[in-house]
Amino acid sequence: MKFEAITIKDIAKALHLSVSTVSKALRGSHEISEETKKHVLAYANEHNYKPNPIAQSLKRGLSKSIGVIVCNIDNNFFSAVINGIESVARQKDYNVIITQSQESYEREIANSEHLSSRSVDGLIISLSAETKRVDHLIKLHDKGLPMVFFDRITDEIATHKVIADNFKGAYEGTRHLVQQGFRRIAHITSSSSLSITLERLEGYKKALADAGLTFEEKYIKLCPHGGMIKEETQQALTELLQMKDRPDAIFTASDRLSTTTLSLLRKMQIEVPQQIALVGFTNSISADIFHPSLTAVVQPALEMGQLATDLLIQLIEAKRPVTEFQKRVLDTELQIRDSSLRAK
Amino acid sequence: MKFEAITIKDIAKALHLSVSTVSKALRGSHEISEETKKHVLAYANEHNYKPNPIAQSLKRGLSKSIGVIVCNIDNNFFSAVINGIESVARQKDYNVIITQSQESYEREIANSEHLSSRSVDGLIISLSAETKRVDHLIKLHDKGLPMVFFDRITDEIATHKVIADNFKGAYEGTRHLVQQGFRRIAHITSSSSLSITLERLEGYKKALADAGLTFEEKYIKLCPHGGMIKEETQQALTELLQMKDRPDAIFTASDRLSTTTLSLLRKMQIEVPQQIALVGFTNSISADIFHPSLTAVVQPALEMGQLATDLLIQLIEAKRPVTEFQKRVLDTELQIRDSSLRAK
DNA sequence: TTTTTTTACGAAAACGTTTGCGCGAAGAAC
DNA sequence: GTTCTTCGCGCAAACGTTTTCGTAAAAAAA
Repeated sequence: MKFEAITIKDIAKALHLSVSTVSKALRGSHEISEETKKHVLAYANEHNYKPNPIAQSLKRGLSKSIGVIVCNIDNNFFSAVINGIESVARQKDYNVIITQSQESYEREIANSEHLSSRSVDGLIISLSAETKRVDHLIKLHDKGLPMVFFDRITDEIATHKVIADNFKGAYEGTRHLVQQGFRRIAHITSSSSLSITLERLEGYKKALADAGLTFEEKYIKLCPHGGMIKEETQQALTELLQMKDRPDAIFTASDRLSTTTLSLLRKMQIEVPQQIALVGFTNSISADIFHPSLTAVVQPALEMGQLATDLLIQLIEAKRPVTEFQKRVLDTELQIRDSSLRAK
Repeated sequence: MKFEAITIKDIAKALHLSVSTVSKALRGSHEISEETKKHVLAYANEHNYKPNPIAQSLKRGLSKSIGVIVCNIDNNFFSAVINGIESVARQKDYNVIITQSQESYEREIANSEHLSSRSVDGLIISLSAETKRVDHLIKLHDKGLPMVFFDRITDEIATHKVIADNFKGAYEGTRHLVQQGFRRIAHITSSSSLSITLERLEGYKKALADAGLTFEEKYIKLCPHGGMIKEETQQALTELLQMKDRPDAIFTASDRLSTTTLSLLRKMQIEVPQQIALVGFTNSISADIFHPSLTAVVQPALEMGQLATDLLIQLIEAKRPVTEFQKRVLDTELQIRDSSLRAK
């Protein structure tokens, strides 16, 4: 079951030329006469010649493919990012190999090693919720594998990074709740080891501070698996709801946490926003048809993917070692809907 | 910026052996003495030797990668399928290269050619909504490229296929609406060239017939781009709503169509299910938090992806040409929620 | 001791490219 | 008429493997 294609050799034989002549003719080398080039090109087109990318990769030492590690593709934020990655990669003739860590540290290590041994030319990564140490990535980076981080990034590796303005997004989301008159605002977020968790927490705190509200540790609930385990979110939510001074609003820090929280509240028959208001980070395309429609901090996911890919390809194709790295921070957008509106 | 790794040559040099000896030792050949094998293995492990997959591919003529063409990754059904594909592929040590047709015939052609020239060992495809002819795929299939179709399949290529039981799914969805007392049930569906469109339409018709309701052509609205173009859905919906004997229920045939329809109805301030009921094919993980929660025909997306991948790898690794092909039909599940319930 | 077999390894070709170099022929410069 | 360029092309090595075949030396059989 092999798929046979025409090779340079076949062309050479057919045209009574040498392999090298054909190769050069195809690449338009000045060493070859116009006439010969024309012949070769014509024959190649006619027989639909496509260079074997594997042979080219072997020769050039570049595979023209990039690896992607995200926690989960089945998620509006990440699928949109991948959409962006794919569009830029395709345009620049790179292949994209996608892998999922499922928020597992083990799988992230396995995937990164598998991808590098599969000789991808570079890596685009968003860290898993379980990841606390990045030695596995440092090792690869030190060996010269270009990488770009997005969303969940690390300070321990000097390279390009692309994130949304998590601080500002969280600040605006929280401030909006404050402005609506909510006072006991809880925050359900991911693993404390993630960069986004910290940044969003800071934005949340600052919004409280600016409004003269005191920050209360008890209103912060961590879900170490970022919502992948429903029970974790359930537990967090239950604890919040059983408090004496139970929160009157919740600010959730990720896509999965937001939808899960809303779903759980609905199951518990708790009215949103009447009994408790909700603002969430989410890129769900259906936030407007949720019950209630969900006020969302939306990240520019597509752009993040595109930008990350652009930066990675820059790194890959750089002639000389790159030493200046960018940390690009893209704006978020607050989409206000019913879930956060104070009942009149 | 190249990523350097240890090769067989390096091992050979270090151990004063020939390249061929090292290669055989690594593969455990009986031609090599136990002692030498031990040395080589030890050295290889110590220096973390990984065979260069590109060189192996070139040699073997197999790339250990499979290509995927779906219309859109940013869609709960397809991302779940890809989830399934990825899990099986990874387990069998295949790479997955994902491409999107965005429901465009042109892009489907471009992607299929790009993937085959990228020498994937096989293809997993769900046809785009625009696709009416599959010559581009026939060409590749005839050349010996193994492929498996899922969801949107074609009869014109003899190979394995994986689909959900679209007829039964549509039948049950429609019958449920009938049982709830709805009589004028419209059907918004995709391009008429898609297999799923026909199958679902048949299920819909049969359910009407079995209930003694007459099928009316005017209640069928096609969206040739499968919901990718919002205006198309808008148009279809508007036409339905302006009828004299306007439908009292809608059955939507795809993920995107379902969410878009619900969103539009909401925007038009039409109460679901009071003014019009809704049942949709969808794999949205959030169907339960929609307003109203959406009655859904759910496809076993993950299983479909896994099964398709299993079948494809069987084809790829088959010793002799395969002539018996399977068409696997997986069960759908009807999840009844508020959007289809007759008000008391 | 001679012949045969076995063992353990190396040489080389192959996969399909790319590329530095060499070389003969034609033309230009002297 | 000799030397120097330039042109157009082919040779061969290289990328990292795998695999066929050949072959020394050691072991076994005669």
